[in-house]
Amino acid sequence: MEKFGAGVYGDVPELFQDRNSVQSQVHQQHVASDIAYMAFEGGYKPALRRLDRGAFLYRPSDAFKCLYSIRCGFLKTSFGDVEGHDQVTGFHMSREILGLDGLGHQHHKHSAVALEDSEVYAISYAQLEKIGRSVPQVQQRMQEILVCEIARTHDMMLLLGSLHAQERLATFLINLSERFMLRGYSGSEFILRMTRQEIGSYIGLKLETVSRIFTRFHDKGLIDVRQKYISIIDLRGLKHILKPLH
Amino acid sequence: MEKFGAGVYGDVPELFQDRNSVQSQVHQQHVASDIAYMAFEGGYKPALRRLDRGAFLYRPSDAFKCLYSIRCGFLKTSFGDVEGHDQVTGFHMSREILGLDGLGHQHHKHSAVALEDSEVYAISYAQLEKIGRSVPQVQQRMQEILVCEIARTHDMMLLLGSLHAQERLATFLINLSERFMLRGYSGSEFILRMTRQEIGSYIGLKLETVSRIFTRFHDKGLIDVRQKYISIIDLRGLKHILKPLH
DNA sequence: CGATATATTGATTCGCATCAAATTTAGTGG
DNA sequence: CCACTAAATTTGATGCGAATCAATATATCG
Repeated sequence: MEKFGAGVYGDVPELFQDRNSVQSQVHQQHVASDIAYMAFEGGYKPALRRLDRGAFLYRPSDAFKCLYSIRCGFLKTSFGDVEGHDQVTGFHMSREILGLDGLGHQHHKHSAVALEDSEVYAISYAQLEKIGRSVPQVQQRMQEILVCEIARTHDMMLLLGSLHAQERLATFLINLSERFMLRGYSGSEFILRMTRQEIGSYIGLKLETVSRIFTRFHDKGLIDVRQKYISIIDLRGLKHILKPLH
Repeated sequence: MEKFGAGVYGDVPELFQDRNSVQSQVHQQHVASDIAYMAFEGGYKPALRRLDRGAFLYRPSDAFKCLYSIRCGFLKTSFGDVEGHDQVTGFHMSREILGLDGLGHQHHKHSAVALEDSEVYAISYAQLEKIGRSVPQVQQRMQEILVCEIARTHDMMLLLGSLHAQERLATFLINLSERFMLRGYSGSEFILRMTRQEIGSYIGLKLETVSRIFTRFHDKGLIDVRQKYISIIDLRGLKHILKPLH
């Protein structure tokens, strides 16, 4: 059980090469997450877990034991575990942290499902707490992650409470785009891993509405959309939808 | 500068007599907040700040320096500082913590206004961090507070994303009722400190709709409502609105 | 290749927003 | 304390945006 062995864990550090550049990025979703790396440096080896598309990372009935740092892939979290009839609480990609819903509870409150084949590091929360006691940066990082999640949900409250359908979907697309870009993927062309229904659930609309607005954006020349494939043609135009008056 | 002097700070401990009973209460809003007491025990004296009705505790332009534990009174937090044209993010009462929106930033992101004459303990965040390094319970408490806020906002996402106007208002009333009860006030009779407009902003409705639904609840015999005064007559009936089918 | 999810598109309904006016309450200065 | 003014609430009439219902088309998977 060597501390810095190769194999499954050998590539942990590589994952976090750009962690400093991310530091400054405040808005939306805990991109943080060198927490897995920190735990690693603290002498704890996060376990790698592979998930096939459709596989659950956890469900509400599961005991809360770990936080998860996404290595690659794409997941959704939602209230309830019935496929389709649930309220989506977030979509998550690499370097984001999952499992926060279990903090302070015995069991998870949400479920997390892989929307494409994914890999996550499972970090024992008990271990993380222990490391946190001696490494203040871990504590601090942990807090940053929580604060980012609060900021994200506050933004969602704003979106759900006061934006129109068009504005919601525009916000959603722009947010996705930015997050892909931050990860070195194209911000203007990407594949939607989730269904219209899941998008709708997340931003408080029905799937038909989501579909209609996609075609409306298409007709306005803002995006190109063919099922899961999205290409953002006029980002400025999309952003303009968010501020109707000037 | 005696550690446990009387006067403004003399009554800090009294405030937290029931802190253990609160421990177990998980849902909604960080009722936590013996954090002020903990800071006090850690040798730091939170400053008491009095606010007249209508006074701002902080605005987005203010530098983030402190967290605030409400001693008494009633506050609202919102995005933007223009009175009336803002999105309300929460209503807060005694023993809840304000100012979390400033964490990780130089300035506050929200504003906090007193909706009745209020008193809060201002806890220097720098001090709190310092104490936290030596007193693990403070760190832990801090984390609990953040986790509660996440839970609250997730619940709000659910409410804003999928509930009808009636369900939203019923949820709102029940939540208020429970929080008043927890504080030893009547859970069935209370005064609304906020306007219809502010309620609407919080739960994603217009003031007219809030007003209409109040009278609808009244007509159904669920509540008695006369402007700011609310009396919950049929709690079971109110709760029944939340689960239409069984 | 057939069977099952997922998307698109159309027709219609309904809930809430909007616009507008009347009523009540709170706040202010004489 | 009262008259006056501004703010908040209630209530009604109307319109719009998104939900719902329904049918077809397209993709995905065994």
